[in-house]
Amino acid sequence: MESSSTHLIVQALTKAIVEHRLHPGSKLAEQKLADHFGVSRTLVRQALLQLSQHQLVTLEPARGAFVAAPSVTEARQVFAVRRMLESEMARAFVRQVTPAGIKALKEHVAREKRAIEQQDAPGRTELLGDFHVRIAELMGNQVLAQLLGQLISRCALITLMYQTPRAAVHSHAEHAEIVRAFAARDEKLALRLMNEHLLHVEENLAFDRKIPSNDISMALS
Amino acid sequence: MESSSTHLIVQALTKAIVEHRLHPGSKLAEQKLADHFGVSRTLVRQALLQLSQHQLVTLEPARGAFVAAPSVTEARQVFAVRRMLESEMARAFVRQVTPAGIKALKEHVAREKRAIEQQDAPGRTELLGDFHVRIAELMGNQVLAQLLGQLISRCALITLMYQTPRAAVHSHAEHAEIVRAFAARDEKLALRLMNEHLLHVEENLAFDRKIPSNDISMALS
DNA sequence: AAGAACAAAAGTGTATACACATTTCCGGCT
DNA sequence: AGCCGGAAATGTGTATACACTTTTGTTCTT
Repeated sequence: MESSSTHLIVQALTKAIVEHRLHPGSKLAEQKLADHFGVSRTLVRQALLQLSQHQLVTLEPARGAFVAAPSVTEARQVFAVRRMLESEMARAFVRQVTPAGIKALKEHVAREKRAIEQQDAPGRTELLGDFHVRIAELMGNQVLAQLLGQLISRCALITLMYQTPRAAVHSHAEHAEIVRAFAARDEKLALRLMNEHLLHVEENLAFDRKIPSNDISMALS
Repeated sequence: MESSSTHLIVQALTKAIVEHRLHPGSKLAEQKLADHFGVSRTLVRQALLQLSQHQLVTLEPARGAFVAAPSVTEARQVFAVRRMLESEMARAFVRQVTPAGIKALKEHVAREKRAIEQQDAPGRTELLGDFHVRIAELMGNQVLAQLLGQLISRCALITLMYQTPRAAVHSHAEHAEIVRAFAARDEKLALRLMNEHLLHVEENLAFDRKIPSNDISMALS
């Protein structure tokens, strides 16, 4: 697995951004990052370029890199795409589901439960997102899994920023319900539940909040 | 519009790859590309990095960049994703279609017809792919449009390599039919036609052919 | 003649250097 | 006091340099 220096930086920054240790709008100065990771600007630039393609970072010519701050309309568009993709995915999954697949998802949901009970916010958000990627993986479609992963980490910038513990519990409950529909091999139900689930997540977003700026070295510890 | 040097190189290489002037597996040596474009390896590397993220190029550590040669299973996975996404897109499009949208699509289909009649293979393939992106754009969903664009150029590596003129005519006819379903605001029909269309495209692929290797300077003229 | 071993060539990976753009800061002006 | 202008500082954009890896080509051995 690609564990080049650049990739390590991408992962570290992705994690920091998705977990909101780096806030949207924060400047990502190349030299500071280079110093922090102990490499040259060259590698940092490569990492920032990749992150900009993942829409987690925006590059302004001659001004530098900033943590992306997706607009409300963009967020809604991402969710619209997810609904299109994932409702069909749920339908397809039911058609080819195996007992082992159900078992894997049940275990995943159990992990979600633990993370919520332990008030582990970062772990919670990661698991809630991974639930959807997990389904794609279980279908054996790498392309789908990778695509969903990107869409979800893109949502994370918005979603997880404002997701309350209450909303997390709600999401978790819906995941469990979806798995039950899978187990029952109920195509129409699974499809409907997935669609409604994504609508609920979108609805629960509080799009109007202040975001304090933040320091790089703090955030990356 | 981002017209940096790097982006120009990305576009030039993308075009060359999608139009099959550069064949899958061909080596893309950094210095040769740098000389060709009259820039340093730095910019070429950035471009290759981006192309690798678009899955048009594969980077092998310490060995260099090669035009991607997607496997058959990967191709099928891409098509599976497209079917999930685009059948739902077709449904959603019907719900919000405007006369202007229909008109735009009709014009697009007309352009396809001209390209096919004039035996303009590169233009033909580009237009046939853009039909799908066009729909996403007309829906006003940038995110969807961009995502589809990438999926389609990824297919292009496979599809267009082996798409016969006959298959192109077939695709074109199906596009026209889909537009008629849109105009009639027939959700179920549009959805079914889009699904079948994508299945047909996938079926028409000849996955078993020899690919001659190729030279960079030739391909980029 | 085929194959192994080694040397030369070519190519990638990372760091550094330098030109140029942007931001910041300070002094002079109104 | 506030604002405009310009120099210093900071930071990005691209090129170049160099270490190290892979490939190639040659020679020597069996």
